[in-house]
Amino acid sequence: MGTVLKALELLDLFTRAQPLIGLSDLARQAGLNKATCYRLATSLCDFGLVEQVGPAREYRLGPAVLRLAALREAQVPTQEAAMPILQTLANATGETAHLSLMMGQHLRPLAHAYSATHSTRVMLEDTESFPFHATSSGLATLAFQPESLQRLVLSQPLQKLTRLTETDPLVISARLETIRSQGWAESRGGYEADVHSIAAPLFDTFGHCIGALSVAAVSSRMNDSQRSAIRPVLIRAAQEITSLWGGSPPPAIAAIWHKAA
Amino acid sequence: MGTVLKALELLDLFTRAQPLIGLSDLARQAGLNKATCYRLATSLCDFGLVEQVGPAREYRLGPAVLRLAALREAQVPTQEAAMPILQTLANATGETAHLSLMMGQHLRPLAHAYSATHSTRVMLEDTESFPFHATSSGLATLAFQPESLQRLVLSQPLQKLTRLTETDPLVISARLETIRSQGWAESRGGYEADVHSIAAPLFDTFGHCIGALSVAAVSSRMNDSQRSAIRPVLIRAAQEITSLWGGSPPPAIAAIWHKAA
DNA sequence: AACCATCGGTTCAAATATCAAACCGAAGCA
DNA sequence: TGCTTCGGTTTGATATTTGAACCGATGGTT
Repeated sequence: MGTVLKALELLDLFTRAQPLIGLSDLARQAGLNKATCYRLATSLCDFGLVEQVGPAREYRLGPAVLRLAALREAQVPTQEAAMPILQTLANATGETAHLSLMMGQHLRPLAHAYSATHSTRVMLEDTESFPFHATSSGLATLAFQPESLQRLVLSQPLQKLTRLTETDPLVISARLETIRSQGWAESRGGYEADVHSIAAPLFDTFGHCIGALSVAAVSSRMNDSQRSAIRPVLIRAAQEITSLWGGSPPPAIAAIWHKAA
Repeated sequence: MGTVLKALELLDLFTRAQPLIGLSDLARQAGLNKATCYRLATSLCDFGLVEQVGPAREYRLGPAVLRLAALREAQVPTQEAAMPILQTLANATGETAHLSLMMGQHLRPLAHAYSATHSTRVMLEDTESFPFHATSSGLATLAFQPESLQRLVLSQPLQKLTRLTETDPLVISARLETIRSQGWAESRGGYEADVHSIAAPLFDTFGHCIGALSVAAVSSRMNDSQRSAIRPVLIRAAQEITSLWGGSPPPAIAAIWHKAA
C-alpha cells in the first residue's frame, strides 16, 4: 500500500470516542512501525492536518481540515445545502436521518439529524464507514455503482454482523437488481439487530451515484404503515438534495421516483 | 521532502480561484513529475480528500475534508465559536476582520468577516498563507513563537512585497520585541500597498500562541483616531476568542490587554 | 486527412524511503 | 531500586517511489 494512504489512514483513527491518540497507540492501531508512524504523523503535523497537544504530545485533528472544508463548501456547498433537508426529514419521520457519501471505496457518514419525537433513537456518532452489504445506505449506493466495483465488493468476504445480515453474494446481487427497479433500498437489522432502515441513492451532475440518504428507525417502531409513510418523504428529500447539488438521477430512476413520491 | 508532504501540498493548490485542476496542471504547479503526481493524486482520491469530476477527469477537493472538519469541530469548536465574534468585530470597526492559525510552519487564514459599512473593503478570498514578516497577523503570531522558529523565519530571505515591506531581520526582531511588550502588532502596507492592519495574538490552553486575529483596513481610512478605536475592540475580541477556545494568554499579555481594553 | 500538441494514464531501471528491532532519556509506579 | 511505558531516534536490509520515456485518445490547424 502507498505511503500516502498509510498516512491518511491515520486520520481515520480519530473519532468522537477517541479524539486524542498518542504515538504508540497510533502505531499500534494503524498496524505500523513506530518509527514509520512517527514520520507520517510528523508530516501530517507539518501540514496542520493533525496537531500535537499537551505535555503528553498526543495527536488530534488539526486546523487545516477546517481550511480545506471551507474551500470545499465554497465550491460545492454539500453539507450546508443538505442539512436543513436532513433535519426536515428527521422531523417528518420522527426517526434518525443520515447522509453518506462515497469517499474512495468506502461509504462514509457525512451528516445526520435526529428527531425529538421519541426517547429512543438510532445514534451514529461514531460510525466510520458503512458496509455495503449490510446497510440500506450501502445497498442503495452499491446498486448504482459501476459493475466492476459491485463485483469487487461482493467478491470480498462479507461479514455477518447480526443474525439477520445477508452474506450470500448471489442473494445480494438479486437485491441490488430490485433496488435499481424500485429506486430505494431497505435493511432489516442487517447492521444492528434492532435497527431497520430505508435509503435512497443520491446522484451527481453526471447521473453517477455518489452516496445515499437514509432514515434509520428502531425496529419496534418500523411497521408496515411507518415504512410506507417514510418511503415517499425519503424519496422527495433525496430528489431535493440531488437537485440542490446540481445533480440529477438517471432517467429511469427519475421516472420511478416521480411516481413513488 | 517526504512523500506525504508532497501529496498534501497538492491540496494547497486548490483555491477559490482555481477549484478544478487537471493532472498535468497539478504536476506542473506542484513541480512534480506527472507519474508521481498521478500516484499521489490517486491516493488522495482513494481517501476522498480529492475527487475527479467530469469528462476531463479534473481534480477538486473531496467530501472527506467535510467529515474530518466535522470531527475536529466536535472536539475543538474553533470556527463555530469564533465566527460571531469575528463578524461583530468587522461590524464594530467597519473593516475586514480575519482570523489565521498556525498550520505546520505556515500561518493560514481560517475565517474572515466583512463589514457592509464601506463600499471598498479588504478582500482575502484567495490568500493561501500569510508571510510572517509582512503582515500584522504574521508579526503578532511570530512574536510569540518559540525562538527557534523566529530565527528560522528571519534567517530565510524575506520577500519585499511592496515598497513598504520591511525585510531587515534586525529591524523585524526589534519590532517583535515591541509587539511582545504592547500585546498587538501593526503592518502599514507591508503586504499590500494600500492595506493597513492591526492584529492581536491568540493563545491555547498552554499559553502557546496559535494564531492571530486581525482587522485590515484600506489605508486611506486608517488614520490615528481609527487606529486607536480599533485597538481596544480588537483586543477584547482576541480575549473573547482565546477564552472561548479554552485558552489563556501568558500572564504578562493578560495584564497588558486588561489595561488596553 | 495528415499533423501536432496535449491530455490522462502506464511502464521500468535507478534512487529513495520504509521496515523491524534495538536503543535513548524521561516519567510513572512499585 | 527496578520495571514499564512513553515519545522519539538510529541502524542496515529491503521494498517503494521516482522520473523519463511511452501509450492511446482527443482536439485543433492546416
